Amino acid sequence: MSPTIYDVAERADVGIATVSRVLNDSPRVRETTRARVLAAIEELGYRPSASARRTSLRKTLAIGVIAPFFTRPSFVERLRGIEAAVAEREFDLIVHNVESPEKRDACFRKAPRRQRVDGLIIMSLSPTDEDVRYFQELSIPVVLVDARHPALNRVVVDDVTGGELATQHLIKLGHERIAFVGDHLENPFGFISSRDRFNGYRTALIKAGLDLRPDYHCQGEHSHFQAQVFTEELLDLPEPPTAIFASSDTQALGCLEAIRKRGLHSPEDISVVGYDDIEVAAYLGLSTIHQPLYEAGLRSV
Amino acid sequence: MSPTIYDVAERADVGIATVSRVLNDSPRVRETTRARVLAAIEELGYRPSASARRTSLRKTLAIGVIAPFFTRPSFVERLRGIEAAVAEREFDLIVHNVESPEKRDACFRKAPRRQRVDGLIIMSLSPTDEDVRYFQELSIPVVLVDARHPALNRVVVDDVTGGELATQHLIKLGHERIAFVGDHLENPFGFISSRDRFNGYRTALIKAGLDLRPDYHCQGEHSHFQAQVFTEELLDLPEPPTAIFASSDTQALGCLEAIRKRGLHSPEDISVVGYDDIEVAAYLGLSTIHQPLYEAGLRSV
DNA sequence: TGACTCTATGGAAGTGCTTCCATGAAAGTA
DNA sequence: TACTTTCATGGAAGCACTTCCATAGAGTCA
Repeated sequence: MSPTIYDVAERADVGIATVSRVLNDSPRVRETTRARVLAAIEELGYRPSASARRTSLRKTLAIGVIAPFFTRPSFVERLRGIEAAVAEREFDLIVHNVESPEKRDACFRKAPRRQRVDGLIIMSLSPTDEDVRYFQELSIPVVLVDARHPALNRVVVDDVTGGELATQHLIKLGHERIAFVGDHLENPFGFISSRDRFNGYRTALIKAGLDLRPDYHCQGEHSHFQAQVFTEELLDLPEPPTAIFASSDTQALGCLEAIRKRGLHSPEDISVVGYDDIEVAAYLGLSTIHQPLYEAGLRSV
Repeated sequence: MSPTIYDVAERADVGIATVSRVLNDSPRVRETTRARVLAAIEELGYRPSASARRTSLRKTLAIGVIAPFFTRPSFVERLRGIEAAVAEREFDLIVHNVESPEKRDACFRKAPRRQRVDGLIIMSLSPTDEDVRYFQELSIPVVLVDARHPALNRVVVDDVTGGELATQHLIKLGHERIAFVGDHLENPFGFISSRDRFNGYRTALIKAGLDLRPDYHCQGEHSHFQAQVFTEELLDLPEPPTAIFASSDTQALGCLEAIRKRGLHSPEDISVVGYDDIEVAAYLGLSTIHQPLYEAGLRSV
């Protein structure tokens, strides 16, 4: 049996309250006493029980993340940022994987349950109104990343503006025939970033007085390969685009590959703009996420 | 304040012990009573406190994973497998990211600490003897995945044999000049899979009576790009190899790219064999990991 | 030097569960 | 009908902390 706070107290010849104070860096302990307690802890190899601490504090000291485990760099980047922020605050990070819409629902129910977490971060999945009601009922703070719901805090790069900027960039370069390669606008998980970027793309075209050509608009599975196929189709058009805005880096790479396969070169023959998932994610995860976490911590106090 | 087990007991007009039994599916409860308790739980919106449960049981009901968060597909695949297995047992999965050797050490100390987890899974990082002593001192079960230590359980695909098989395959195809593109054999994290695959490669060559040419052996950073550079160097050799065994899929892709850049084709001009991270990982994560988890659970009881 | 404040410290009461042990009633046996 | 068994159930004692409250001794000020 591992030693408890009582063992330490006895050994250091102090009360348990004092040991607890030492453990929590309370200033209300004389230096000599603190040293004695610390020595006792060391000698006994004592480790405080996290569970007991949590019961007593009535906090879980953990935050949960629900996310689809994709290999996408953006996923890993965000997770990395979250992990860093969480670790810093000596919280634990509990992750849940969601791979199917069914599992999604189960997860939304189970993860916040049993007061297991003080806060929840949901990545790339948009909860329904019902889900949100449920969260509120449990009064658990929820933050959305790369997803949206009117009633919840969220951390998203402004994808609409991002899409608009990317497209404007191409327009400034003199392009008039700009295609868009992105994900399905609607999908069972409720991803929205690609849709937003498309909206930004559309806005930019309209503002510039350019046509929004349906044949330049490709939406499909988020993959290297699919983007490649789309690009080939675009190049086969009687009037192929002179530039492509790809909704993610993964897709941009696919476009580039297709272009190269044709013996063409970018950007001489055709320009490609990607959406820098990785940069964006680093920003997202490391700096912006910071605040919601902090906030979640505060709210849970 | 959320309702406690006492509130439920009172409402259902039973003792707290009975409520606890209902919560834990004990058979020692009359059906009618169980129904009453369940109703009370429902009406009160009661959620048992996980922390209290854990303190009482003196288990944490959580398992930790220490891993380097790389974008590598293998990482995500393994994590996915672990998550699935953990979720199934209603344990929590606490992840820790390790990105530098320093953080590695800190993590090895902190993660198992404070009885926060019942078991630890370490991915792709080989602990030192000292680390292992520490784990044993804490009497925390540790399982290694894609890493190794004589005193610890581990789950690894046999990389030596895998490397040997891949190389034999190339030999059977008639190749005699086979190069190896892999990671640094030694690295600060203690990754070993590439080294093992190299050993398999070497064994296969020796068994076949082929030369182990130092100029055919490339080791460097694990990246698409580095592999591409290596391949170009290999192709520039006065006597270039006719086949390449790449230690991972990522690297194999780099090789293929370099080959294509030269206007060559695979497998006509030069064969490339990768190491199917993803397949391997799926196997690893989903089926093999299963057992150690179960075991870890058992041992922690 | 006495009254008063301040500080380090201990005791004890929570925190919300699990579970051992005791109990009374129903059921089974002779 | 008397006497075990069995079984559902409640009470209370943990589990390992935190923290409020009380206290004794040491300072402080007049």
